[in-house]
Amino acid sequence: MKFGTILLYGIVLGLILVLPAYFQYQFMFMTYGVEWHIGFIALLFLVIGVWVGNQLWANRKLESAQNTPIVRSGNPGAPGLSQREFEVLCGIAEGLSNQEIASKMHVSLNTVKTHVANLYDKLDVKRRTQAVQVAKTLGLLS
Amino acid sequence: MKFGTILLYGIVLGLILVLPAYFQYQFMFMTYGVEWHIGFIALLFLVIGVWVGNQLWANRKLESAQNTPIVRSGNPGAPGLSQREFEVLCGIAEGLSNQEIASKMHVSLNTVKTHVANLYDKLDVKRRTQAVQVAKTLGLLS
DNA sequence: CACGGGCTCACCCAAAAGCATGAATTTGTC
DNA sequence: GACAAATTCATGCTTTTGGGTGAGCCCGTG
Repeated sequence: MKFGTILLYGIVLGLILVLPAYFQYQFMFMTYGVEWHIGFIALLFLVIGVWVGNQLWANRKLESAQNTPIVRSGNPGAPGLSQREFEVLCGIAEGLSNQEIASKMHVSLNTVKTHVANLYDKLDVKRRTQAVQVAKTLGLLS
Repeated sequence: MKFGTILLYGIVLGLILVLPAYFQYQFMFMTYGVEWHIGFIALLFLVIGVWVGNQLWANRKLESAQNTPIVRSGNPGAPGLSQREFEVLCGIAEGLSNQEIASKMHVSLNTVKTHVANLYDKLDVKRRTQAVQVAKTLGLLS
């Protein structure tokens, strides 16, 4: 997020905080009592919080969307996958189970599991679907 | 969103509104003065607002973020995926676990499992990686 | 030769995913 | 309002995945 945006938010929030504290003292505070005043402040800031939350989230979403292509162009083969690990990754991307990959590669299920585990470690993921997604953004898979 | 969730939110908000109004009068109010009290309430509800906003809009965010592909594809092969089924498909493609998808959509794990099962039936697949692969070849996902 | 990396396999355990089934609720349509 | 589709949730069960550990083999490098 840009610094100017943060500053803008800060100014808006500050104004909204200060203005009521300045004005309400003379009207609502004395007229309706402190309970209503506090309730008003609470409701006001609840709404502001919702708004701010949405603003923050929108920015985060934009950033993540922009990040994806950057990573792709920067890292061609960075994770350093070995031959077998890459073959296993391809099998995963095809939607095969570990057992099917094992049969295809003529190795045991345990071996595939080991490759898969090392693969996850290098790609820094925890699930096979995530591995596929990350591998595609890294340009490892088409 | 189910009724229980709304009720829960209401109770939490009500408690947070009432409790300070009850306790602070005896401590902070007298100790630090009304300005600090109001500031505290404002900050508290600002945070609550951010949280509530994220909870309320998370669903809509997911839909809007993932609606683009289905519009783009225009339902060619017509596997006839429902809205929710497509949303979980997007979650799967992102590499999320069923539990994470459930949290994101504000439904239970069991519900996600049901959607996933129906999804597999319609796409004629048996695993989530396969579902992603098939969905991409069908043009359902980019 | 010793060392490290890659490949292979095994075992155990926990978590996640998947399958089948039933059911309540909501929603859209006729 | 009736009906179908969609959505939600649950329960019990099996299979698949993932994590951790250990170990034997081969091969290239220092």
